[in-house]
Amino acid sequence: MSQFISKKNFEQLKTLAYKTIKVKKGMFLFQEGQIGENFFVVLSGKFQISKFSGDGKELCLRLCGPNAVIGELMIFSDNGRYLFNGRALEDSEVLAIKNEDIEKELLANPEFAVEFLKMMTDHFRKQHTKFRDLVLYGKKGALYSTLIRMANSYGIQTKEGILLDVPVTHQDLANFSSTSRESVNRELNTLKSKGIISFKGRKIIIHSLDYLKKQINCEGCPASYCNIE
Amino acid sequence: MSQFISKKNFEQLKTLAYKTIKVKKGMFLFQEGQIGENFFVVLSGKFQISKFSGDGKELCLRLCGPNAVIGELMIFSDNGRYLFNGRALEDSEVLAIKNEDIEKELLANPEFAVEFLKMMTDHFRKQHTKFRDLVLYGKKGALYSTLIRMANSYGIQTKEGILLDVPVTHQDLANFSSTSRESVNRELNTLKSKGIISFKGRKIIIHSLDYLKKQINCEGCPASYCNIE
DNA sequence: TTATTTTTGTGACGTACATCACACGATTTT
DNA sequence: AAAATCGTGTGATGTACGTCACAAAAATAA
Repeated sequence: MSQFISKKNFEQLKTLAYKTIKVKKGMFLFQEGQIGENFFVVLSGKFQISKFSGDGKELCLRLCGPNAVIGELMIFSDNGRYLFNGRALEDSEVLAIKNEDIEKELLANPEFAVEFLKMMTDHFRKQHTKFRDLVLYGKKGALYSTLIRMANSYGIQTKEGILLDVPVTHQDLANFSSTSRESVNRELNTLKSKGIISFKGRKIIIHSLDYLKKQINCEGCPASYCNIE
Repeated sequence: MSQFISKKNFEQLKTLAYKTIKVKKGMFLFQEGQIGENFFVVLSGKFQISKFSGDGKELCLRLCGPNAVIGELMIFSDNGRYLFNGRALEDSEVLAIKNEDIEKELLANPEFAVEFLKMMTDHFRKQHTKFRDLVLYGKKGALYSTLIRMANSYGIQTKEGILLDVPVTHQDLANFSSTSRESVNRELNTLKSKGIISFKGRKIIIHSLDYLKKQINCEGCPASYCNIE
């Protein structure tokens, strides 16, 4: 759930749903370019929001767990096509809400409308920071940014550093950074040799989040934007 | 003015302004990172919306003439910092509206709130397509995308093709494509040798917009998103 | 006009990064 | 336990593209 929607209005949002959908692991709930008139609230499971590039590579943008609102950026659009792919990483369940129903609710409930607008602004800003990292700071910036986001979303503080407590492969990191597995591998190993990170089994421990942040001018950006959700 | 805001509500929006500001050519109306509690409606002149990258290069995102709403993406944010730079390309004049005033109006006028939400969604989507072109289709994609956008915004149909009726240098195009002047030059000349474009004085004539669109999978995207405004 | 500045054109070169190839260890399946 | 699959590590090589250098052309100023 977005920090910007109050509990009351979030419950209200959920009452607008007209059905629940079960999505099996690996299946797409929606795909970019597809016409659709729903958006969704995740009830259980996990979704990956991504785009495909011209040559078939997948650029991952968000990981969404329970209470995330997904597929919402096509609301109010002329042609109503999804901008992204939403794929279940685990067996999942979502609430489906019709776009037209949300519009009715927004007209009827201005307080809700303002909160909804805040939530969308929030999503936009998240996406914007991702965009900035990718375009303005290159592949390395994108990888650092991904590590920082994962730390904010899944990091647990240990005495050695911040442990990224998610099973994530180099290929996954590459998908989030629009780069190649090999490049991720090399970059991680240079970071390791600099003492910025280290490995615990397959997981990553970050010793100096500050170093990563400094490289991409990520000063003072609140953890609420700078996450992977 | 956004296509999504009705004339009536746009006039209403303008009545919320508490002052007009004159901005001299070359001056910044707002800068990224700056704290501010206003957004603006352009009355006259022209503004360029941009971001600076780590190494000081400028990435241009929008060109905004009269009736454009600018600096609004920071509304409702925690810390209220501008995400972009807004610089006057000519002597210009804008209306300034306080963020808190727009929030009041949104609560009071749900119809307006929905229209405002649509306008912001529209901006998100524009920005999103720009982002897609840059990240997913590389420098070349960004340049093609810029040409297509300029054609949609400033192109006039002639018997030879679509004339981009704006004075624009290779450096300008480079700034919109996050690439270098030299690369733009080389790419334009290969496009010319392929017969896709030609030059008329300093201006560009596009003979095959379709070719450019095909390269970046820009199928069916309505001209209302795909512009530079 | 001539002089100066701006814009464009192009070769030479370096760097970042993708791709290919393949080895090795770890994990899962049979 | 053996086999198969998956994830990681690393060199070799190619390519896109940025940077530098400088020249020519065009536009603007003097």
